Amino acid sequence: MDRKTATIQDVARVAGVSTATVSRTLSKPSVVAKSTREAVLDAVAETGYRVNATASNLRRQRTGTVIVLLPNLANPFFSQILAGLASVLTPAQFGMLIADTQSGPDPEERLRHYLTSGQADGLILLDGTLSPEALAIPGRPPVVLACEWLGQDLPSVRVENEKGAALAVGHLARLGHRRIGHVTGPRGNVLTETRLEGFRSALGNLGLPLREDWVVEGDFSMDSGAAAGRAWLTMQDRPTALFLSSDEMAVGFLGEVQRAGVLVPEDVSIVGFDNIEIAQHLSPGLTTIRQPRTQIGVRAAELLLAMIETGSLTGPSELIEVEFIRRGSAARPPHEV
Amino acid sequence: MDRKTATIQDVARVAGVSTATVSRTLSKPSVVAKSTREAVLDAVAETGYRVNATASNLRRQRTGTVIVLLPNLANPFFSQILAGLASVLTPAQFGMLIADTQSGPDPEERLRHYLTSGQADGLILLDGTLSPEALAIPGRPPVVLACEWLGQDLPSVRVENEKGAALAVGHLARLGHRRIGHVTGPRGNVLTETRLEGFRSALGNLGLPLREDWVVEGDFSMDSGAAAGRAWLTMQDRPTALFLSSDEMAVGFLGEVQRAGVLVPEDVSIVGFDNIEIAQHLSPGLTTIRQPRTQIGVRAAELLLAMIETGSLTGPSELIEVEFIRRGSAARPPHEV
DNA sequence: ACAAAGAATGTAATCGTTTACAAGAGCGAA
DNA sequence: TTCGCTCTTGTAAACGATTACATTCTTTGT
Repeated sequence: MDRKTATIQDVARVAGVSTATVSRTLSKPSVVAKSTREAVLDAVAETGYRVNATASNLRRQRTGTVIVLLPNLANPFFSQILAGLASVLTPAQFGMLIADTQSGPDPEERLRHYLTSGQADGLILLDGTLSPEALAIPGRPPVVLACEWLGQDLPSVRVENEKGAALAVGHLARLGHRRIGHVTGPRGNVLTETRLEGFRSALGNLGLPLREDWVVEGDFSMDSGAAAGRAWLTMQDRPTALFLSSDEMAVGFLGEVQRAGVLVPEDVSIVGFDNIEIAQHLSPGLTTIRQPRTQIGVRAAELLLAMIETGSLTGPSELIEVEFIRRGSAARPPHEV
Repeated sequence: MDRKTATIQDVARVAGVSTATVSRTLSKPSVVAKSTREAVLDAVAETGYRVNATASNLRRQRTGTVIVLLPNLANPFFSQILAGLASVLTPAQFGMLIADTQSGPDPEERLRHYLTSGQADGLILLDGTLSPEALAIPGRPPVVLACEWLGQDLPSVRVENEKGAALAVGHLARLGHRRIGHVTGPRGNVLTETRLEGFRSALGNLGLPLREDWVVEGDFSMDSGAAAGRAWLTMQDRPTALFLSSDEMAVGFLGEVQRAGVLVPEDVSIVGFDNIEIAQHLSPGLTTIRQPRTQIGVRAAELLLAMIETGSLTGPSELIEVEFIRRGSAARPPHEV
């Protein structure tokens, strides 16, 4: 009997009503009579009926899917954001289609593809490297930018990046550092630029020198952090402290210089950004700026659902607070010679 | 004109053929005449037609979705497996619905839900804690177990866990360790048990003592690794080396004991399992057993697609090789007193 | 008593594909 | 010529829901 899953027809037959009534009972219970409603619900229970999402979506001209586009699936930074997204989208009966922009050849082309494919009712974009023009597509579904943002008017969820940089620099300055360097993310990335700008203006406000040779370009990855570590090791005139634009890079930097015999924080202080899980498990613990990643995901999903609901392409943006987390990787500078 | 996306009807009209021919051109090009095929493809290009996946899925009685069920989305260990899965499923026009078992109250209930919901054509299960009975559901879609396995007869992709444990212990023994401990995953997990079994028999084969008080239970997380570190610190009679069932735990252990002033590998040697990205960036670098995670994802997806294709509920299992990675966290034991 | 409004339900079109089946065209063999 | 192939293409019926519109049955005001 249970061979095939029951359809709405089966329920209608068992309940002795039309399919329309069954459908109404399930979507707008208030419009059907109490007795009918009960009969239908009994029939649903008896047959084990579950609505066929594909058919429903076809008829309602929606897909029940949102696409989440991120730079790199293998980056642990995103997993908690995904968890936040899922916690909102799943109860709302939306599936998440997860795709990364970096695995293919042309990231913007991929974005365009997803926007025109009609495969999804909305898109959440976690990659700020893409240019705003890629979103200028007529008839595209609503988009929410999380963590990053392209134009001013696009709905987004972002964190106080400039303030985070200022907190990091302020902490180092308060410890007595006057020679502070920075390891950036990839150039062109909005996060990179904003944090760099925050770094610059914080230095300025504190009357500290900005040395361009102490600003090293990275790409948020551990490998690039390790490369920055090697660069620092070979500098003749080194900064005594560094602010790194991501914890991943801080991890790479830390390991690299430690393996070279450098003591942290005795010889050099470092401050990261993100507060990924490992930050507290390093030795020394990594001083950093916390981003509430689950919350970013939650808010982005809520924003997008609201837009899908109303069919609007615009919406509010949200700014999420960062928090300074003090651990052991930043201390007073080595004694001046 | 571009108001609504073009349908197959529009293409048919432009190309001067029937919708059936358009459909065939797109799915089985070989059966249509060359000239017709070209006319259709021109019309497709002209109209910007893209097949409506929802309609296609409805007609073909599939969902175009596979569910990936993992213990915890926020665990970086899984992200590369996801990347591997995506690299196979995306080209095959399947979306991935990602869900975790731990966020809700009853994991087995969630699994049951997904199996009966008919929301997916298949399921990939990355959580070996669930009991086999949960899969005994008539009419369920095909399931592939990745990393873990419940019954013998279910198709799965797994790695040589016992051998990995043996490699770890063998390496430590060769370095001269005779007092070797183990930090396990959560009890009841298949991975945990298999690696523990591998650990036990390796010790036996090498004629080394098995001390139950040197076997500490963890749960694969960094936190539990740190807890194991604290446990080790308080032991009166300590092992000189530990094999930890996951790199995450090794990271937690390492940080904890280092912060207590212990030197690794001078005072204690450790070997992890997984070779997650950070392993090479720690100081010292983490000696570990590599699991090719992307490959695990790729093979699991391929297996599942084959089962979906043939409508079969059974299939082959695959055993993937592990590799010993020597880094700096394991060395000769401290000089005997 | 009857018209009008309201409540509950049924009828049937529709969403955009895929595909079983039918049918037409062309061709060689008997 | 006629039959039986093969090769292409078209016709039309699904797939399983939702919903505008029509219909029936009550109820209420005058």
